[in-house]
Amino acid sequence: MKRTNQHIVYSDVTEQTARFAKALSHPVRLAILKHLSNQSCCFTGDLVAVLPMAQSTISQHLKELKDAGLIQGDILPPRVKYCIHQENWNKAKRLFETLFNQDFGSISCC
Amino acid sequence: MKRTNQHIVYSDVTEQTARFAKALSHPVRLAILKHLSNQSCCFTGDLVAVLPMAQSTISQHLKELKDAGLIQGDILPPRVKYCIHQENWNKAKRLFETLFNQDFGSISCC
DNA sequence: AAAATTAATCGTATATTTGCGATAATTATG
DNA sequence: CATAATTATCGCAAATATACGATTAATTTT
Repeated sequence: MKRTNQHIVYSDVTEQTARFAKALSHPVRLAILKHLSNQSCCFTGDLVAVLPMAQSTISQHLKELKDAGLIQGDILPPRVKYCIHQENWNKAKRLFETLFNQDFGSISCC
Repeated sequence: MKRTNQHIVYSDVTEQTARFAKALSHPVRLAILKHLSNQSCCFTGDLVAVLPMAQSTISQHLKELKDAGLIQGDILPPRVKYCIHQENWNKAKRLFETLFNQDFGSISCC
């Protein structure tokens, strides 16, 4: 990518917000969260039945949501039950509230 | 990408939320919005002076924010003044409020 | 009209994301 | 112990994203 060699440092808030935003930036992952909201919890297989994607693909999206900290998996062999990670979900909620409560000035200048 | 040949259709809300999330998923773009909040408005050059990235790179990030609808550019030759797109910003705010107000059940099942 | 200023766009290189099938891993069932 | 069920992971291919320098475009200044 021909990056600048020194890694740029951003504030923790900025990094975390970007990280959560990235996890939420794919329609399938939003659909997974929606399903998780309807069902409270679900197995990987439930999602595979509902979403028109390969099992491995859905597994990968679940991994990304998990890596971002938004969901957690409970191993109940041979299945895995997923649900929201309440604490981190609330953290994300607060970060986006902060983001959107930024004041851009009531008088638009454009 | 060896995609599934039929394009999957998601709800407008899901598509829009994902689109906004993607625009917000890069630290530099969040930094641009922050600067825009501090200054109300700014020229491309102001950002180039503040952020440790090439002019072309910043221009590209501005384009992405603009394509997502989050900012708007006002041409004042030879410069361009950017500021938030209030209407779409509020729309994004509402979408994320909806997203985070999803109820995942008070009784955690994991 | 020539030079300077400012920002967008082009071309290119590299990294990351997305998606799939195949395979492996784990545990329950027969 | 073999088989079935379920999910994660691997390996690959293709699409996107990211970053940069060079160039172009538009307008002002000299």
